[in-house]
Amino acid sequence: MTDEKQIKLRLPPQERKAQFISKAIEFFSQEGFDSSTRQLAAKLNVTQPLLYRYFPSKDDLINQVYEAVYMGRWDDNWDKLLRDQSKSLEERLNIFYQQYTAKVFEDKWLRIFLFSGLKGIEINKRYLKFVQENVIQVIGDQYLKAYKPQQLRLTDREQEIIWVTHGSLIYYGIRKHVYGSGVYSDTFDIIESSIRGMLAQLS
Amino acid sequence: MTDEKQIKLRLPPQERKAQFISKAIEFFSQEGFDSSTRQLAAKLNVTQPLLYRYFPSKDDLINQVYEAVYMGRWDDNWDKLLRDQSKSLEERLNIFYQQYTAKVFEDKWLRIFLFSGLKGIEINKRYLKFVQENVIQVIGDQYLKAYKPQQLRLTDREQEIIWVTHGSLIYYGIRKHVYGSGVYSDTFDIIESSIRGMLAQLS
DNA sequence: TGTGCTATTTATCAAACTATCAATAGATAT
DNA sequence: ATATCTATTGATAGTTTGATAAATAGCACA
Repeated sequence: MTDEKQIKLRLPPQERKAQFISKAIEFFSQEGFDSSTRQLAAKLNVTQPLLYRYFPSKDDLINQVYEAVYMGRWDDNWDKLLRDQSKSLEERLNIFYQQYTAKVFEDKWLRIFLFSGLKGIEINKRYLKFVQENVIQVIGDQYLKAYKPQQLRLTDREQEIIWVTHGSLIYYGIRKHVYGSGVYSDTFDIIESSIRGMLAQLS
Repeated sequence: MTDEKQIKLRLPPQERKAQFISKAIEFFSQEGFDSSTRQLAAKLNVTQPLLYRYFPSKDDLINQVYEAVYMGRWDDNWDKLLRDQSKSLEERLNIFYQQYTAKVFEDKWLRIFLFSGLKGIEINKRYLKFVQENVIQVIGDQYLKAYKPQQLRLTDREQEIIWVTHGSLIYYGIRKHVYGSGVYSDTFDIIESSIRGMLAQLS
């Protein structure tokens, strides 16, 4: 109940557009992308045609929502963290996944990720490729470096084990934040356990 | 290109209804439940009002699709299998998940599961509860019996580890069949590895 | 062969949707 | 205060949607 009545009726365009995208993320993540622009406008306390002042079409608005959601999930420090030889691999992975899940386990993100994945939209594939290259592959490299220095390339099976572990944490988030299942709530503990399980499977 | 022109223009009601539901599963799983009844009718080579001869409303049709999809996924032998003391727990779990994923990894099922999950629909929650009671809890009981006979109840953490392993396999299926990711394709191998990882985490 | 039953289609409605455009009103500068 | 600019609204066109009712046509049986 933030009962702040709209103090300004008029907003500068840049600010208004940002507000639209921000609320649209919230709205579409809850209602799905087939919901109407009228409902969205109502949620924004604004008339529906005003949306078309800022976005040429509903599709365009949706694409900007995608972009905004998919971007800004990646912390550039994570690459350094994953490669930081001063910590054990297990420690690095625990820290990384604790931070990564914290960013990704907002229901907004998970729901939009699922919606867009079901639509087979290009940005979703791009994101999966990004994860492959910047998470899975990096972890794989670090695993080889730490545990199998003589082995040149990660096997497909080893890579898949990393993916499955990654996926298990995502699915944990889906159960918790999308399905609203009662879930053992010590996320850090679950991460730690999953990482230990992964390393056990790999060796 | 199965070029069989419709031999019969008219079908007996029972047969027609079954055909509608079957195609509707396929259609909605691909296009989502917000797609139009007109498109569905087109796919059935039938006019759209005919659907309303068999289903009082679109919602009713969708519910029948849900029922048809969610039912028939469970093999009654699985309960016996999971409890079969003549095999090791690991062996039982490998056999169970090999069979379970075979049934559940049809893209129809996974997609409809995800669509309905995002809508927060009651049948989805019912299904999760069913899995909780007939899979997770049973595995937990068997784990205690086999590994910790002195322990009375499964801890929340132990239960969550089972859930996360279960979820990791579901997510593997999502990546493979929904996202169409290139995936290490020896599903049996991945199941085996995940089960081993789970048991390692539990002990 | 023709008669009756009903599966299917044609025609159509009302509501809701995306999108457009002219009219209005809040803010800024003089 | 007045004028100017433009963010916002009101009105509305054109499409698509779920749903209904009357007209049509396939099939079984006499």
